[in-house]
Amino acid sequence: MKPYLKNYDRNKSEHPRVTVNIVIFTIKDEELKVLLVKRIVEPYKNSWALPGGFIKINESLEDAAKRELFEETNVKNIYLEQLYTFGDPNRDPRTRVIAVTYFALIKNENINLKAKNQAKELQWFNVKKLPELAFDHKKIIDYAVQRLKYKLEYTTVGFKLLNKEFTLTELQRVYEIILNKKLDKRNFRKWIKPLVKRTNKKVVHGVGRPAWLYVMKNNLKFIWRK
Amino acid sequence: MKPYLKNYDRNKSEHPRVTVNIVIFTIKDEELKVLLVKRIVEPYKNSWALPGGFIKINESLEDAAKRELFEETNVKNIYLEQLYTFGDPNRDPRTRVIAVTYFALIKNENINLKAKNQAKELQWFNVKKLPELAFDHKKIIDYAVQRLKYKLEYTTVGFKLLNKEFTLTELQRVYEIILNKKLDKRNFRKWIKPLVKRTNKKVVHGVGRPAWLYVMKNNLKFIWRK
DNA sequence: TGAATAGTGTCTTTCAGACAATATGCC
DNA sequence: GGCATATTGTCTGAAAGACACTATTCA
Repeated sequence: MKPYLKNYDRNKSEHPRVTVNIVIFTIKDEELKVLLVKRIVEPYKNSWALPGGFIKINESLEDAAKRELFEETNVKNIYLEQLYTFGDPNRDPRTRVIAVTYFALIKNENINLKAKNQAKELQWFNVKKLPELAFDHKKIIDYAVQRLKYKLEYTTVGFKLLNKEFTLTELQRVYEIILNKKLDKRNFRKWIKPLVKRTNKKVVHGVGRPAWLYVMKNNLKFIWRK
Repeated sequence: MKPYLKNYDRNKSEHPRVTVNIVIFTIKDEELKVLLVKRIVEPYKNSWALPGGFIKINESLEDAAKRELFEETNVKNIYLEQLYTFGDPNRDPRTRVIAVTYFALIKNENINLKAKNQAKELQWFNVKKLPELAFDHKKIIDYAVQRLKYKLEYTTVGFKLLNKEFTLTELQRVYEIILNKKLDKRNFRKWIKPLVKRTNKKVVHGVGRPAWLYVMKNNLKFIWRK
């Protein structure tokens, strides 16, 4: 028996324990990235894992997710959605742990990592180039990516990854990066135009024609395509 | 303090407890119905509730759902899908209980209730005419109905409520009952035809022209419409 | 004026929705 | 032949997809 297991006896604890884990996505350097924490204790010491922790006894699941999120990223008020609950009896070698997972979308420039995390090692990873992951966290991330791709097509989640004001090129890049395919510029604009409103501001990138800034229409429903 | 609460101290139990609850749907008497159990103990004694119970320490969530399902309906091998996890700290007045919920679809004629349930009172209820429900089970059922409606349009869940062989009229009724609206017969058939294969059998209802029996195409993916 | 990026319209195909007449089997 | 139910096709409008040129700014 591994030494870190000697304090755990699966049959001793009558009830399972419950964690909340969050798949936090952002787009950075033209890639879809997920935030991981390096584990400093066994099991899976030195592996990367999803942020998360045990739920407190008087805290709702969503509050727990928000708390974890804030602890890692120092950001509040971001998009958060329950993903799935993973409960395989052997997913944690110590004892029975059920993981209620969430996914979150965060704007790159809001991020101020480590403000509160001097101790923990935190890092963004391209979802296509993940390191060795602890527990079943690889499966969780894959599931979250799938959900994100899916929701992109009929909800407004895509906007959650951008600032309030954005150019249509930026928005198209969000879609292309997540869906992992090139889109036709004219068709994309035709499709997305009903959701956005042009401001009277332009942004200059130094070279090329300046782009108009757009905002999301304010009376837009979250699910907006049948 | 209510008498049934005196054995519970919220702050004493460090960990939450975890139940699995199942929303079991069927179509019967031209209505979408859900299976409920009458509670014989406090809290919510004599209210109706979703089948379910505490998870066993070495059982996966899905196995727990299957076990509950079999205990109530005596049926195995039916469609089962994880729905959502409800974890409000006060959803159960005794102590912190997190409910991992599932939804199941069952063919009416497979049902043999009470074979194993002499003691419990079990009943099918029209989802539009639900009785007073225990805990937050009303919310759970509403959520499940929503999910079912939604999935009907782009997956093959609709077929899970019918026998292997069915008529197109029966299939259309399933859609109409769940979506709660009348559909055009010709448009429905145009839409559904790519998913089904006609057998060489007919069924006679005693009056009117006999209908062909169809089966689901066998290489059909579960998600089949983008 | 050349390089770089932003912005725009037409045609074709596909799919959804409206709509009614004919076919089959039983009595 | 009358009744009850099953089966089938066309037209129209909307949306998706293929496709290429012009506009604006800076160096």
